Amino acid sequence: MEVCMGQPLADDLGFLLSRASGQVVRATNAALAEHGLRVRSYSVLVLACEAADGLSQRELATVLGLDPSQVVLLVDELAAAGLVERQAAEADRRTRLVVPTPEGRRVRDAAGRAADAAAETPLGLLGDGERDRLRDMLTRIWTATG
Amino acid sequence: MEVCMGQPLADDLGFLLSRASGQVVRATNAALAEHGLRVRSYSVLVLACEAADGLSQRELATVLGLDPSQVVLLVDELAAAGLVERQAAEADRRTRLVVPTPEGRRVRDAAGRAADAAAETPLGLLGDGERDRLRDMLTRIWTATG
DNA sequence: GGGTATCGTGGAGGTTGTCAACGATGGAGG
DNA sequence: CCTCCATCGTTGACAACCTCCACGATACCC
Repeated sequence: MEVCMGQPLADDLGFLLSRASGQVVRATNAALAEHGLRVRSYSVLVLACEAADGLSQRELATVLGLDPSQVVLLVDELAAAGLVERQAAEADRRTRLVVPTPEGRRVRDAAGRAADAAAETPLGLLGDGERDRLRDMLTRIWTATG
Repeated sequence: MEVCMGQPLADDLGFLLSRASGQVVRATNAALAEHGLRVRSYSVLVLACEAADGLSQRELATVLGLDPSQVVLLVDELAAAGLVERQAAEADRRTRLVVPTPEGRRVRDAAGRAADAAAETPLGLLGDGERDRLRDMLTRIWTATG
């Protein structure tokens, strides 16, 4: 009887990763709802805010790990809410830079505080040093594939 | 100018978690495809294999962090493929225990090897000690909410 | 200039997440 | 015994998400 000897599911990093991720995303989505955002659109808004000259949708897709066609819808949604604008890029007229409106920056700040507070529930048992190491590991997982 | 001062998105644990999770899930799904499974159904199969007397679908949903209605479809799929069976529980006739077939155990082993190998690509940069700490942290994130 | 590549966009099809019901069963209390 | 309430599995509906492909517009290379 040597069948079925694999590691238990509770030791599988892929499984633990997606279960924990779902947990945090759920909590964050609930907190962002009152600001009219979800994790996805919030991420786009944050990235637009932290880039000095705006970001092309291609760059957004790459950083977020999403298909470019999804970014279109997210930017559409944010633009309809008046939080970002699509600006023509001078250098390359194919690309459209996503830049936040003043209102977008305000919402980003308020939503950011709500999101951080909400994520504290699932992440509360982690110390500062642990968070740093977790950040480092997750970043390396991301870069391992390209 | 104190607007837009939140942490960069690359430091947000929730974001890093879901991006890394997506990466691993993508790689694992690709590897499981040749066995006719995806991450979800594979997880159910593994849990059914490691429980001595089978698991109720309720327990499956709790452990996986899924809605019970999703478990129904996953078990349907696995049962249609002949990998698990629904057994009546003697103690409580409401519950239906999910138990693997011999074929299910064989597939679970083969698929497990493929999944582990595939996950090695995104997780390759992590040492053994790091994996242990990552497991510990992800498990605590899960238990932090109940 | 002409061929090739990239950017944004749209659409199709399948998967997942969320929620509200329903029948069937179990359990507690009168 | 009977009634009220909780739980389990199941179904259905709907939104969100993922994946892939194709197109027009623009850029780059030669």
